[in-house]
Amino acid sequence: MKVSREQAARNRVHVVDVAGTQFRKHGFDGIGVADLMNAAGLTHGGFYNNFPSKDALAVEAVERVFAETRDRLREVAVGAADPLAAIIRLYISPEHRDALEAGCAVAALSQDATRGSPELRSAFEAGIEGYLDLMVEFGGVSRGQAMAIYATMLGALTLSRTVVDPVMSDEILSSAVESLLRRKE
Amino acid sequence: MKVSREQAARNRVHVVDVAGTQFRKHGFDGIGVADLMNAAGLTHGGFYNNFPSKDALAVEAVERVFAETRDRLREVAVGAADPLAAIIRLYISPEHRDALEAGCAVAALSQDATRGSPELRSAFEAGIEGYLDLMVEFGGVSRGQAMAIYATMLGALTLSRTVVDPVMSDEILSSAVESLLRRKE
DNA sequence: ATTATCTATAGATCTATAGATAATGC
DNA sequence: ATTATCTATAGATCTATAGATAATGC
Repeated sequence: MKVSREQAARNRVHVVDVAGTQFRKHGFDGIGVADLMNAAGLTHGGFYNNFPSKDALAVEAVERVFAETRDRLREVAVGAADPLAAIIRLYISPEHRDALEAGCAVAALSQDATRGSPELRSAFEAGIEGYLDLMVEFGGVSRGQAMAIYATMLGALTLSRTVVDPVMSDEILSSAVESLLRRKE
Repeated sequence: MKVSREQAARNRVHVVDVAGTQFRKHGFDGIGVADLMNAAGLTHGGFYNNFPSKDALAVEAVERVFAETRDRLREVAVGAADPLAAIIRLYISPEHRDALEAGCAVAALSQDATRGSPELRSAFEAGIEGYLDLMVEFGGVSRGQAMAIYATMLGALTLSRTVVDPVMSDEILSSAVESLLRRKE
């Protein structure tokens, strides 16, 4: 052993964390195992002692990213006078738009996940269910309403990241927030 | 010349059409130039006489797909008593969800386009502008309202394609349609 | 003669594996 | 002795190019 078992376990956790960031930044197909391991400070040969395949790593990375995002959304909801508005404003924000590699896994990777393995798609489905549960629990809306609201949040963030014009990008975000907050009255 | 100039021109058009379908189906990185040319009935060596790069083909393919989608949306809008509702129902439908390779370029490829070349992103921005113009012209809504409505349409379709459970997928679509049509009252 | 298309290949990737190395844990 | 990590590489891709081929258009 080049490192202790404890260090090896830490290394594994670190690889999953790095993968979560790199996959969001470059897409599932935009970063290779060798570059991922290199970014984690390890050589790529050691990868297959910890993960059966690149896809298995992708599933673990997505699950961890969802857990982190859910925690952050819950935090802002718990401390807010209007929890649903707080969630909407956090998600549909210039900061989230500009933090592709640290943001929501759905907004970064869901279109690729559509073409991915059943295991990967299941991880996304579970993550989306988690978002909906949170909105129902703290937002005081039905599951169907939560679906429509989250669809708007996801679409607005995706559009704002795709267009080149920064004015148009900001306009997409503010229009979506305004539409969602007004609809509650 | 193995073929006449007219046939060569038709071949070029055909390659762009095939690319539009194959890119939507497999993603920009999920299909190679050789396989694309093979799907078009040509060998991959001839590709670079017609296109300077794979990315240039992607830009042309996206532009053509947007033109086709915009035409179809205009058609249903022109013939409808409620043009905006007709656009919404056509876009947020199980048929559109199940036709990834023939559907909207934004729903199939925009998250990848975010990581793409400025030329590719500009093609998407122009296509999105076209959608918004159509909704403003036929739907009787402001540009900002069109942005929020299209965000919901895009998000709902993306989510419905990502989840595995068909019941949940249908529920996402129907919830989004219901939310958009009710909001007009 | 021109040129659209072809075959063949260069050079750079990619995922995954085989076997060597070396430090931990018994 | 066990095993986490390493080096090295197999085999399959990928984009792009070079040069041959062969039919059109002059």
